[in-house]
Amino acid sequence: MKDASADDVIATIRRFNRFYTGLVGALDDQFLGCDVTLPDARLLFEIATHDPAEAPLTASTVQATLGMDAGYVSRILARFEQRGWITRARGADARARPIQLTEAGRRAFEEVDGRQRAAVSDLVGGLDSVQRADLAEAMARVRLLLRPESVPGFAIRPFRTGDMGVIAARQSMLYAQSHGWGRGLEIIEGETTTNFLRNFKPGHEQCWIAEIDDVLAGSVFLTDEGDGTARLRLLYVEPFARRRGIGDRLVETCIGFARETGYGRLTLWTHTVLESARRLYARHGFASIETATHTSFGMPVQGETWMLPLGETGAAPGQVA
Amino acid sequence: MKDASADDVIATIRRFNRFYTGLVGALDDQFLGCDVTLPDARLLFEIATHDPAEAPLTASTVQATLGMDAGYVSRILARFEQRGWITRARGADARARPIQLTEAGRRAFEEVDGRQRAAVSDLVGGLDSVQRADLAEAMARVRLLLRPESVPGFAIRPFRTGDMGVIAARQSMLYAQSHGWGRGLEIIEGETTTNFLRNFKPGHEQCWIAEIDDVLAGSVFLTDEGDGTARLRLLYVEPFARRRGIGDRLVETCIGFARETGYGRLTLWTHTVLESARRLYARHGFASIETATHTSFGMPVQGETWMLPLGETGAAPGQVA
DNA sequence: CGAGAAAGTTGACGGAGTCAACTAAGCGGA
DNA sequence: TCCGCTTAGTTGACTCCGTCAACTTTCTCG
Repeated sequence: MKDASADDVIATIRRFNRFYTGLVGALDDQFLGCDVTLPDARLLFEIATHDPAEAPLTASTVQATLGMDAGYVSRILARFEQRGWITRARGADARARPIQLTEAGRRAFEEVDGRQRAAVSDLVGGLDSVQRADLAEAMARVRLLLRPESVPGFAIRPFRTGDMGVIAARQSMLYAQSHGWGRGLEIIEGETTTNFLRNFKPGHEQCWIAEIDDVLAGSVFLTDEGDGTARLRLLYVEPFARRRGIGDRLVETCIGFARETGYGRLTLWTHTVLESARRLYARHGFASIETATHTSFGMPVQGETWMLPLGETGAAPGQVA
Repeated sequence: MKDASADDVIATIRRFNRFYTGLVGALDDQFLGCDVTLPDARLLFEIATHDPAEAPLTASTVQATLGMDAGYVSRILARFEQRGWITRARGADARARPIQLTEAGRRAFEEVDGRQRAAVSDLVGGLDSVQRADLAEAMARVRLLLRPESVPGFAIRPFRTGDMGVIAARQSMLYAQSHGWGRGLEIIEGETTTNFLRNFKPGHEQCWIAEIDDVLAGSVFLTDEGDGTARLRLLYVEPFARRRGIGDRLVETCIGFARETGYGRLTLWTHTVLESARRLYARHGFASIETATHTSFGMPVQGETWMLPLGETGAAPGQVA
């Protein structure tokens, strides 16, 4: 949460590396005194979880995905074949020998897989459901921050308990860091989210959360302003989640909901400095109708009111973009 | 964030294990083609970071802390000695041979250490300061949830940007899970934290955060009620952080601040079902003065008002316990 | 003093992992 | 069609990681 110096972060990561290496080592000790070694298990896992609908699995693809030595893989596969866990046919390409898991192979995999699951299950045995979810979230977050491409896709869902506070916190922190906006913004965030909860009109209002692997990646609110007007509020996407089209999907979700619900227009308040947000709104048919400078965030900033007419007479999305 | 089923969590952990094993493997590849192997580096790290003020380092302690084989360690140490990185004297116990790092050994360590730091630094090169802090926080959280004892101690600090929302979110989620309290509580949390921010009187009010290794572990608020009365609010400690005395320290901090600031009494509102919190308040001299049932949390619950007189005439803390 | 335990060393061994040489099969152009 | 190049996979040789058990030396405690 704090603005950690680069050295602190490096030390923390290295401490975590030592910790996790030890942990995985302890988890892997279960392979001792068993006829499956750790690389065996990794290979077996790769073979067993391969989607048969895809291209048949060859030694070279396994070798490449696991980053193992070709010769090493060859030897392990020979052993698997000898044990009757796999068969290797000749394919269209007579060099390649597509791997197929036998029934015995599947049983061996399930034995190993069950033991691994049990070991991990022991590890989290003392945790309640919130803590388990926290753990999964923290792990996904580590992956997202270190290798965003290793966690593709995202999901949109309605809000639930705890989302309001987290959204207020994240937006306050992100805007404080990127634009220096201060306590004024944090108060507005708190008020807006709390008021949303207090006045929530199911079916007429909603808050959607974008998630990547259960990590909160962005959000947007739609509230009823009266007179057939809906307001889009607090749109944001986490920095680690950008360039995935999450902002577009959130805005589309809002517009779709407003249209279905029968609102006549959709309005929103944004700021001139938020260039990418403004482009996003323009892309979806919004137009700026008013501009005014305020100092609610501790410094003068230029606010803008945007509008999107809905219904028959309104501009279709994309017309403006 | 969501109430993940046990199987989901196990699958996520195993995915993370695979991910992190690969990542550490990539980080360790830097040792290839260099005269220091990975276990060498671990040992060297252990020797170099050993506090000379403590008992002198012996092979057996290194072996025990790293969980390595005694024979293996012996061989590596022999190699280190041969390279002139360490010297081994005879200690009081003639069986033990205390290890001392030479100047050459320190240079070798710094070379290796610098390379490791550089590798990790590359890894986080693309992250801004908020993301780095998020990463460190997520890693610390994983450690805390899997091996709480591996992260000892805690710290108390005043609040900063983003804390309000996170506190409101965590308390809402935890009480929803443990007692089934619903949206009413979440609204109260949001209002209380936002009002605190809006009306914050520096020097007369404060919010303290307990942290374990930069992970939020609990919090407490003190607000001015007028007429010389201060109110202690929203005390909580994360489940993973319990049994460390964090609750006591937070309450002590509040009482100390209220006393110094010159408040005449400290009041608070709690609930009969929160047994451990009530014991905590009693331990610090608070007494229940009023009880009333309400339904703000979506079900009837019994609220209690507690009071601690401060100043000359007040009961000293501990008197009631 | 003697039994037993602890610190450390050494030999032997098996698994992990790499490297290079090799075979067999496909591919693509003259 | 042939020749050179590439790719899939195999094999032998090797190094390093890590364990086990036997062993020496020294300490501790009754």
